[in-house]
Amino acid sequence: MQATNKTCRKRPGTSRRGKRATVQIHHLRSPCPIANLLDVAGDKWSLLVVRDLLRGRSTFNQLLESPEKIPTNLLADRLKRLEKAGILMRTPYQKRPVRYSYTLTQKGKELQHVLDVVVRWSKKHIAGVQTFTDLNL
Amino acid sequence: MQATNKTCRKRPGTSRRGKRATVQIHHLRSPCPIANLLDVAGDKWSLLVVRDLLRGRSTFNQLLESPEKIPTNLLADRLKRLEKAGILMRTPYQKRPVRYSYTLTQKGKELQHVLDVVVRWSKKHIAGVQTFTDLNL
DNA sequence: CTCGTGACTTGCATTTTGCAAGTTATCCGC
DNA sequence: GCGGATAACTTGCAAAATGCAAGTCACGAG
Repeated sequence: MQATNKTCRKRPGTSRRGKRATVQIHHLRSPCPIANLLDVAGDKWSLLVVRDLLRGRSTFNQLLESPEKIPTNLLADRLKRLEKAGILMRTPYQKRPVRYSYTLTQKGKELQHVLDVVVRWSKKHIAGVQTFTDLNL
Repeated sequence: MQATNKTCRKRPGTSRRGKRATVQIHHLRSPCPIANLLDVAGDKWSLLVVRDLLRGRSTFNQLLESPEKIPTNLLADRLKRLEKAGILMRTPYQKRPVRYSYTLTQKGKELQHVLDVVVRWSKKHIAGVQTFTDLNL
Protein backbone atom coordinates (compact mmCIF):
# COMPACT_ATOMS: atom_id res chain seq x y z
CA MET A 1 0.00 0.00 0.00
CA GLN A 2 2.43 2.62 -0.87
CA ALA A 3 1.90 5.70 -2.92
CA THR A 4 1.34 4.18 -6.28
CA ASN A 5 1.69 7.15 -8.49
CA LYS A 6 1.69 10.74 -7.48
CA THR A 7 3.05 12.76 -10.39
CA CYS A 8 6.30 12.36 -8.64
CA ARG A 9 8.67 13.80 -11.15
CA LYS A 10 11.06 16.52 -10.31
CA ARG A 11 10.79 20.15 -11.14
CA PRO A 12 12.52 20.54 -14.43
CA GLY A 13 14.40 23.81 -14.51
CA THR A 14 14.85 24.94 -11.02
CA SER A 15 17.40 24.44 -8.44
CA ARG A 16 20.36 22.33 -7.95
CA ARG A 17 18.62 20.08 -5.56
CA GLY A 18 20.38 19.56 -2.76
CA LYS A 19 23.85 19.21 -1.56
CA ARG A 20 22.71 16.19 0.24
CA ALA A 21 25.00 13.66 1.70
CA THR A 22 25.93 13.67 5.26
CA VAL A 23 27.14 16.96 6.51
CA GLN A 24 28.06 15.27 9.73
CA ILE A 25 30.76 16.54 11.92
CA HIS A 26 32.25 13.32 13.11
CA HIS A 27 31.27 13.70 16.70
CA LEU A 28 31.88 10.85 19.08
CA ARG A 29 29.17 10.29 21.63
CA SER A 30 31.56 9.06 24.26
CA PRO A 31 35.03 7.64 24.73
CA CYS A 32 33.58 4.14 24.90
CA PRO A 33 34.93 1.80 22.23
CA ILE A 34 31.56 0.13 21.81
CA ALA A 35 29.82 3.43 21.24
CA ASN A 36 32.50 4.20 18.70
CA LEU A 37 31.73 1.26 16.49
CA LEU A 38 28.04 1.98 16.84
CA ASP A 39 28.60 5.57 15.78
CA VAL A 40 29.85 4.36 12.44
CA ALA A 41 28.07 1.05 11.97
CA GLY A 42 25.21 1.11 14.43
CA ASP A 43 22.36 0.47 12.07
CA LYS A 44 20.63 -2.43 10.40
CA TRP A 45 22.67 -2.41 7.18
CA SER A 46 26.30 -1.40 7.58
CA LEU A 47 27.57 -4.69 8.92
CA LEU A 48 25.71 -6.58 6.22
CA VAL A 49 27.61 -4.60 3.62
CA VAL A 50 30.83 -5.49 5.40
CA ARG A 51 29.75 -9.13 5.47
CA ASP A 52 29.19 -9.12 1.72
CA LEU A 53 32.50 -7.46 1.02
CA LEU A 54 34.20 -10.12 3.13
CA ARG A 55 32.44 -12.73 1.03
CA GLY A 56 34.01 -11.32 -2.07
CA ARG A 57 31.26 -9.17 -3.45
CA SER A 58 32.54 -5.87 -4.68
CA THR A 59 30.26 -4.01 -7.05
CA PHE A 60 27.17 -1.98 -6.30
CA ASN A 61 24.89 -4.44 -8.01
CA GLN A 62 26.45 -7.44 -6.35
CA LEU A 63 25.84 -5.80 -3.01
CA LEU A 64 22.19 -5.28 -3.94
CA GLU A 65 21.67 -8.99 -4.48
CA SER A 66 21.91 -10.22 -0.93
CA PRO A 67 18.77 -11.74 0.54
CA GLU A 68 18.06 -8.79 2.81
CA LYS A 69 17.48 -6.53 -0.18
CA ILE A 70 18.95 -3.25 0.87
CA PRO A 71 17.36 -0.28 -0.97
CA THR A 72 19.62 1.43 -3.47
CA ASN A 73 19.63 4.79 -1.73
CA LEU A 74 20.64 3.24 1.56
CA LEU A 75 23.37 1.22 -0.07
CA ALA A 76 24.76 4.37 -1.67
CA ASP A 77 24.64 6.15 1.66
CA ARG A 78 26.21 3.32 3.65
CA LEU A 79 29.02 3.00 1.14
CA LYS A 80 29.76 6.70 1.54
CA ARG A 81 29.70 6.54 5.32
CA LEU A 82 31.86 3.44 5.53
CA GLU A 83 34.33 4.94 3.11
CA LYS A 84 34.50 8.10 5.17
CA ALA A 85 35.09 5.97 8.24
CA GLY A 86 38.03 4.28 6.57
CA ILE A 87 36.41 0.87 6.49
CA LEU A 88 36.24 0.52 2.73
CA MET A 89 37.63 2.07 -0.43
CA ARG A 90 35.94 2.88 -3.69
CA THR A 91 38.03 2.49 -6.81
CA PRO A 92 37.15 2.51 -10.49
CA TYR A 93 38.20 -0.85 -11.86
CA GLN A 94 37.66 0.16 -15.44
CA LYS A 95 37.14 3.29 -17.45
CA ARG A 96 34.82 3.55 -20.40
CA PRO A 97 32.38 2.86 -19.00
CA VAL A 98 33.61 3.67 -15.55
CA ARG A 99 32.71 0.97 -13.07
CA TYR A 100 33.49 0.98 -9.40
CA SER A 101 34.49 -1.70 -7.02
CA TYR A 102 34.37 -1.50 -3.27
CA THR A 103 36.95 -3.22 -1.14
CA LEU A 104 37.65 -3.35 2.56
CA THR A 105 40.63 -1.64 4.07
CA GLN A 106 42.66 -3.45 6.70
CA LYS A 107 40.49 -1.76 9.30
CA GLY A 108 37.43 -3.11 7.55
CA LYS A 109 38.83 -6.59 7.08
CA GLU A 110 39.42 -6.91 10.78
CA LEU A 111 35.72 -6.58 11.41
CA GLN A 112 35.73 -10.22 10.38
CA HIS A 113 36.59 -11.06 13.98
CA VAL A 114 33.54 -9.21 15.20
CA LEU A 115 31.30 -10.94 12.70
CA ASP A 116 32.73 -14.33 13.59
CA VAL A 117 31.68 -13.92 17.18
CA VAL A 118 28.28 -12.56 16.20
CA VAL A 119 27.73 -15.64 14.07
CA ARG A 120 28.70 -17.92 16.92
CA TRP A 121 26.28 -16.12 19.24
CA SER A 122 23.38 -16.16 16.78
CA LYS A 123 23.83 -19.82 15.94
CA LYS A 124 23.67 -20.67 19.58
CA HIS A 125 20.80 -18.42 20.57
CA ILE A 126 18.54 -17.84 17.62
CA ALA A 127 16.55 -20.70 16.17
CA GLY A 128 16.84 -21.94 12.62
CA VAL A 129 19.82 -19.96 11.52
CA GLN A 130 22.36 -22.66 10.85
CA THR A 131 22.09 -22.18 7.13
CA PHE A 132 23.32 -19.34 4.95
CA THR A 133 26.91 -20.15 5.53
CA ASP A 134 28.23 -21.19 2.19
CA LEU A 135 31.22 -19.19 3.21
CA ASN A 136 31.87 -19.86 6.82
CA LEU A 137 30.91 -16.50 8.15
CA MET B 1 8.88 22.09 8.76
CA GLN B 2 7.09 18.89 8.64
CA ALA B 3 3.43 18.15 8.67
CA THR B 4 2.42 20.51 11.39
CA ASN B 5 -0.68 18.91 12.73
CA LYS B 6 -2.23 15.66 11.77
CA THR B 7 -4.37 14.82 14.75
CA CYS B 8 -3.04 11.36 14.44
CA ARG B 9 -2.45 11.03 18.12
CA LYS B 10 -5.04 9.81 20.44
CA ARG B 11 -7.28 12.28 22.14
CA PRO B 12 -5.44 13.76 25.05
CA GLY B 13 -8.08 13.92 27.71
CA THR B 14 -9.42 10.42 27.59
CA SER B 15 -6.41 8.23 27.48
CA ARG B 16 -6.27 5.03 29.36
CA ARG B 17 -2.52 4.72 29.59
CA GLY B 18 -1.74 3.59 26.20
CA LYS B 19 -0.52 0.23 25.24
CA ARG B 20 1.81 1.60 22.70
CA ALA B 21 4.98 -0.20 22.08
CA THR B 22 6.09 -1.92 19.02
CA VAL B 23 3.46 -3.93 17.31
CA GLN B 24 6.12 -5.67 15.33
CA ILE B 25 5.65 -9.13 14.08
CA HIS B 26 9.04 -10.59 14.67
CA HIS B 27 9.97 -11.11 11.07
CA LEU B 28 13.48 -12.17 10.21
CA ARG B 29 14.96 -10.47 7.22
CA SER B 30 17.02 -13.45 6.22
CA PRO B 31 18.48 -16.66 7.57
CA CYS B 32 21.82 -14.94 8.07
CA PRO B 33 23.00 -15.00 11.67
CA ILE B 34 24.46 -11.52 11.39
CA ALA B 35 21.19 -10.10 10.12
CA ASN B 36 19.51 -11.82 13.02
CA LEU B 37 21.45 -9.98 15.67
CA LEU B 38 20.96 -6.75 13.77
CA ASP B 39 17.22 -7.35 13.67
CA VAL B 40 17.11 -7.22 17.43
CA ALA B 41 20.05 -4.99 18.33
CA GLY B 42 20.91 -3.18 15.12
CA ASP B 43 20.67 0.37 16.36
CA LYS B 44 22.78 2.90 18.18
CA TRP B 45 21.55 2.11 21.71
CA SER B 46 20.74 -1.54 22.33
CA LEU B 47 24.29 -2.76 22.75
CA LEU B 48 25.09 0.12 25.07
CA VAL B 49 22.27 -1.02 27.32
CA VAL B 50 23.71 -4.51 27.27
CA ARG B 51 27.12 -3.07 28.06
CA ASP B 52 25.77 -1.26 31.09
CA LEU B 53 23.94 -4.32 32.34
CA LEU B 54 27.15 -6.30 32.03
CA ARG B 55 28.83 -3.62 34.10
CA GLY B 56 26.40 -4.19 36.89
CA ARG B 57 23.89 -1.42 36.34
CA SER B 58 20.36 -2.62 36.74
CA THR B 59 17.79 0.09 37.35
CA PHE B 60 16.22 2.49 34.89
CA ASN B 61 17.90 5.51 36.38
CA GLN B 62 21.27 3.85 36.55
CA LEU B 63 20.99 3.07 32.86
CA LEU B 64 20.18 6.70 32.15
CA GLU B 65 23.44 7.84 33.70
CA SER B 66 25.90 6.57 31.12
CA PRO B 67 27.86 9.18 29.23
CA GLU B 68 25.96 8.69 25.98
CA LYS B 69 22.76 10.00 27.59
CA ILE B 70 20.07 7.85 26.10
CA PRO B 71 16.65 9.57 26.10
CA THR B 72 14.13 8.10 28.51
CA ASN B 73 11.64 7.07 25.87
CA LEU B 74 14.29 5.23 23.92
CA LEU B 75 15.56 3.47 27.00
CA ALA B 76 12.03 2.33 27.82
CA ASP B 77 11.58 1.09 24.27
CA ARG B 78 14.94 -0.70 24.10
CA LEU B 79 14.29 -2.43 27.40
CA LYS B 80 10.99 -3.72 26.05
CA ARG B 81 12.51 -4.92 22.81
CA LEU B 82 15.44 -6.61 24.47
CA GLU B 83 13.13 -8.29 26.95
CA LYS B 84 10.94 -9.54 24.14
CA ALA B 85 14.04 -10.86 22.42
CA GLY B 86 14.97 -12.83 25.51
CA ILE B 87 18.13 -10.87 26.16
CA LEU B 88 17.09 -9.38 29.47
CA MET B 89 14.49 -9.79 32.18
CA ARG B 90 12.56 -7.22 34.13
CA THR B 91 11.78 -8.06 37.72
CA PRO B 92 10.41 -5.98 40.57
CA TYR B 93 13.04 -6.07 43.28
CA GLN B 94 10.74 -4.50 45.83
CA LYS B 95 7.10 -3.75 46.31
CA ARG B 96 5.78 -0.63 47.93
CA PRO B 97 6.91 1.25 46.05
CA VAL B 98 7.47 -1.16 43.26
CA ARG B 99 10.91 -0.79 41.71
CA TYR B 100 12.26 -2.75 38.83
CA SER B 101 15.63 -4.14 38.04
CA TYR B 102 16.81 -5.36 34.70
CA THR B 103 19.16 -8.27 34.38
CA LEU B 104 20.61 -10.15 31.47
CA THR B 105 19.54 -13.67 30.67
CA GLN B 106 22.16 -16.24 29.74
CA LYS B 107 21.56 -15.30 26.11
CA GLY B 108 22.21 -11.69 26.98
CA LYS B 109 25.26 -12.40 29.08
CA GLU B 110 26.90 -14.19 26.22
CA LEU B 111 26.86 -11.00 24.21
CA GLN B 112 29.87 -10.20 26.36
CA HIS B 113 31.96 -12.12 23.84
CA VAL B 114 30.71 -9.94 21.03
CA LEU B 115 31.42 -6.77 22.98
CA ASP B 116 34.90 -8.00 23.88
CA VAL B 117 35.83 -8.29 20.25
CA VAL B 118 34.24 -4.97 19.40
CA VAL B 119 36.34 -3.34 22.09
CA ARG B 120 39.48 -4.93 20.76
CA TRP B 121 38.68 -3.70 17.26
CA SER B 122 37.86 -0.16 18.35
CA LYS B 123 40.94 0.18 20.50
CA LYS B 124 43.08 -0.81 17.58
CA HIS B 125 41.37 1.24 14.89
CA ILE B 126 39.76 4.27 16.44
CA ALA B 127 41.93 6.96 17.95
CA GLY B 128 41.77 8.10 21.54
CA VAL B 129 39.49 5.44 22.92
CA GLN B 130 41.74 3.67 25.37
CA THR B 131 39.93 5.11 28.32
CA PHE B 132 36.49 4.32 29.71
CA THR B 133 37.45 0.87 30.75
CA ASP B 134 37.15 0.89 34.49
CA LEU B 135 35.67 -2.51 34.00
CA ASN B 136 37.58 -4.22 31.30
CA LEU B 137 34.95 -4.23 28.66
C1' DC C 1 0.79 18.80 52.48
C1' DT C 2 4.73 19.70 49.86
C1' DC C 3 9.09 17.84 47.98
C1' DG C 4 11.79 14.51 45.95
C1' DT C 5 12.78 10.16 43.64
C1' DG C 6 12.03 6.23 40.51
C1' DA C 7 10.09 4.60 36.51
C1' DC C 8 8.13 5.69 33.05
C1' DT C 9 4.68 8.09 29.17
C1' DT C 10 3.37 11.83 25.96
C1' DG C 11 3.83 15.58 22.58
C1' DC C 12 5.82 17.06 18.86
C1' DA C 13 9.92 18.34 15.46
C1' DT C 14 13.61 16.52 13.13
C1' DT C 15 15.92 12.53 10.85
C1' DT C 16 16.27 8.27 8.90
C1' DT C 17 14.13 4.45 6.50
C1' DG C 18 12.21 2.30 2.52
C1' DC C 19 9.86 1.96 -1.86
C1' DA C 20 9.40 3.04 -6.59
C1' DA C 21 10.82 5.37 -10.23
C1' DG C 22 13.96 8.28 -12.88
C1' DT C 23 18.81 9.54 -14.61
C1' DT C 24 23.23 9.22 -17.00
C1' DA C 25 26.50 6.82 -19.47
C1' DT C 26 28.05 3.13 -22.21
C1' DC C 27 27.94 -1.05 -24.85
C1' DC C 28 25.57 -4.70 -27.97
C1' DG C 29 22.71 -6.29 -31.72
C1' DC C 30 20.41 -5.36 -35.61
C1' DG D 1 21.72 5.32 -35.39
C1' DC D 2 18.08 3.27 -32.97
C1' DG D 3 16.36 -0.02 -29.30
C1' DG D 4 17.45 -2.40 -25.44
C1' DA D 5 20.37 -3.81 -21.56
C1' DT D 6 23.48 -3.03 -17.74
C1' DA D 7 25.80 -0.39 -14.03
C1' DA D 8 25.71 2.94 -10.65
C1' DC D 9 23.42 5.92 -8.78
C1' DT D 10 19.50 10.07 -7.57
C1' DT D 11 15.12 11.83 -6.42
C1' DG D 12 10.34 12.13 -4.41
C1' DC D 13 7.75 11.31 -1.01
C1' DA D 14 5.31 8.43 3.04
C1' DA D 15 6.12 6.16 7.10
C1' DA D 16 8.81 5.11 11.00
C1' DA D 17 12.44 6.07 14.35
C1' DT D 18 14.97 9.37 17.12
C1' DG D 19 15.51 12.93 20.43
C1' DC D 20 14.20 16.64 23.46
C1' DA D 21 11.32 18.55 27.03
C1' DA D 22 7.77 18.00 29.84
C1' DG D 23 4.20 15.45 32.28
C1' DT D 24 2.38 11.48 35.13
C1' DC D 25 1.78 8.26 38.90
C1' DA D 26 3.02 6.18 43.22
C1' DC D 27 5.11 6.30 47.22
C1' DG D 28 7.99 8.05 51.43
C1' DA D 29 10.30 11.60 54.14
C1' DG D 30 9.85 15.61 56.57
